[in-house]
Amino acid sequence: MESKQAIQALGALAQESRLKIYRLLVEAGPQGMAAGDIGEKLGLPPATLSFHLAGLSRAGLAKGRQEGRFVIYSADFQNMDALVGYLTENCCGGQACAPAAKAQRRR
Amino acid sequence: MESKQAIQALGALAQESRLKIYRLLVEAGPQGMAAGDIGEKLGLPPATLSFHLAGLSRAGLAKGRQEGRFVIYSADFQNMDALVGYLTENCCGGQACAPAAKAQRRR
DNA sequence: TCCACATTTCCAATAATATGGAAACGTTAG
DNA sequence: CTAACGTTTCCATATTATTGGAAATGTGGA
Repeated sequence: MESKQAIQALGALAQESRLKIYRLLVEAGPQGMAAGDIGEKLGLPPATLSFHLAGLSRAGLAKGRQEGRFVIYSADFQNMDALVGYLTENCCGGQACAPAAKAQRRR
Repeated sequence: MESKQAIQALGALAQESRLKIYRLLVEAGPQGMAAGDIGEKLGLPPATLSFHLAGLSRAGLAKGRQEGRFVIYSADFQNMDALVGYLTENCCGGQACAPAAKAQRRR
């Protein structure tokens, strides 16, 4: 992952509505959720919701697929993994250390 | 972790200079790095650097300790862990699914 | 004490982002 | 074809973040 992508993804999540949307999508899993349902659940007007969904999509954290009259959004788990990896890259200069050991256990 | 904290942490990282600083600190490990060295390495003027370091500190991602005339900054690995946990909470509604299995392997 | 150095605070200009109403667009059912 | 529905685009407004020079603050050495 490159710096620009990471910044875009982090920026996308650094906003109340988008963070709520993302977490809702994580909870929904690969099955996803219709845009309208998200808006209703979070009390967001259509224009605002669309704006934020577009942000999450541009950041690669969510993607929408058309299904009939609905657009179903779901979280992109792969990209989140890449993001987390980017944030802990080269931890402690690659030497053995507490954080590195912890990161090791994670993988 | 609460929504507000997460947003602050994500927002702190969603900026080129701060992301660079944070990754530098991750690489430096618990030993940390003097503010001046960070500024020199990244080519940031003092005021700008201080502004960004304050942002990372407020977000709980870095902390500074006075050491002689220097202020040494280091990454807060614990808070980053909490943040990652927050982002993947209740994945797929707690049911077994691909992302959940992956997350399981991580812990 | 006084000076040199490291870092922070103050401040004003500039830039980027969020909000939501109204209108446009695409899709399906009748 | 037409109407109804879901979603997006357009747009103006409001809010928040970023930048860096200059001055203030803190710290240790001479």
